[in-house]
Amino acid sequence: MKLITRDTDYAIRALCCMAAKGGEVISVKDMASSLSIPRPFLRKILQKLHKEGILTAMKGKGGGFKGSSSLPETTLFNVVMIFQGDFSLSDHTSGKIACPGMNSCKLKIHIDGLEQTVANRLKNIRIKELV
Amino acid sequence: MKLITRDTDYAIRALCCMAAKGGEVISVKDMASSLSIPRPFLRKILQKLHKEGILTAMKGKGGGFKGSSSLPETTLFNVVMIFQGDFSLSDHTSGKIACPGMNSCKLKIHIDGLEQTVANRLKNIRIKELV
DNA sequence: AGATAATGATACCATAAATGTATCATTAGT
DNA sequence: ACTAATGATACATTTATGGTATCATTATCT
Repeated sequence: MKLITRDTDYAIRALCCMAAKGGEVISVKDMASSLSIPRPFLRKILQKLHKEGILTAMKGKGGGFKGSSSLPETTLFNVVMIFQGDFSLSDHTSGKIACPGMNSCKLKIHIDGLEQTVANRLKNIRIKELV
Repeated sequence: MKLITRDTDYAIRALCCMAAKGGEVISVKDMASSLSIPRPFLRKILQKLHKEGILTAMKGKGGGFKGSSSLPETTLFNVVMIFQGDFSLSDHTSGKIACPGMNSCKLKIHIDGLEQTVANRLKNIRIKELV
């Protein structure tokens, strides 16, 4: 059971690294070797973070990525959402295997509550607090 | 991202059903159709719960499963552990991709805390409270 | 005793998700 | 022009999930 997958974890590490370096531009190559993350995989991850506006990209020779202005305030919840999509701790109440008792289901109430708790915790952890 | 997988979910439903019926013996066949769970899959699940001592099994014609004495006090945490093994919300700090900063890692602290919270919540939900 | 209907144990299979690679195009600095 | 970086995207590999199938064993019923 994984709440945080590897790409999310790598993304967080990379973001912390970026945040620590301030506005300095870092290439995927350098970051991959310093963080021991497979280079092409990290590249894909950083590209995604760039698309989401958390990083700024500099193309061409001497280029790389740097943190955008929104980086410090970015939360773990944001990152999890980017890489893992909408998060539901269980599909107990959704889709084809939905619980028949739906409305009266006590399990659902507990799961929903737990989901809220987890989400709130993740929303309260910002990159700037991790560096 | 799933904290509770389908087999765990099915197991909880089945256990609630068992608990509701008191000590009555129910066959996989009946339970599968009443809960709309694929019969062989449910069977595997109930066998596992039996091995763990949560259910009692009656072989032979007219047989089936019934809740053991420990059933009512069984927690969601117990069930999750049985079907999903040791739960770690992230492998940030373990194995080959372990965070280099290990001891000083602030992310680890947050994740560990969250893990504790989730575990405690699950430990406080008993089958008897769900029926 | 024999037919039947249940579980015990276990191996197998199919699909999806996670993890990672590869490649071609584009851009910028030298 | 050459080189070194990202952009975009398709592909490949591995692992976890979800589910099936089968043969052996046991208990009941006639």
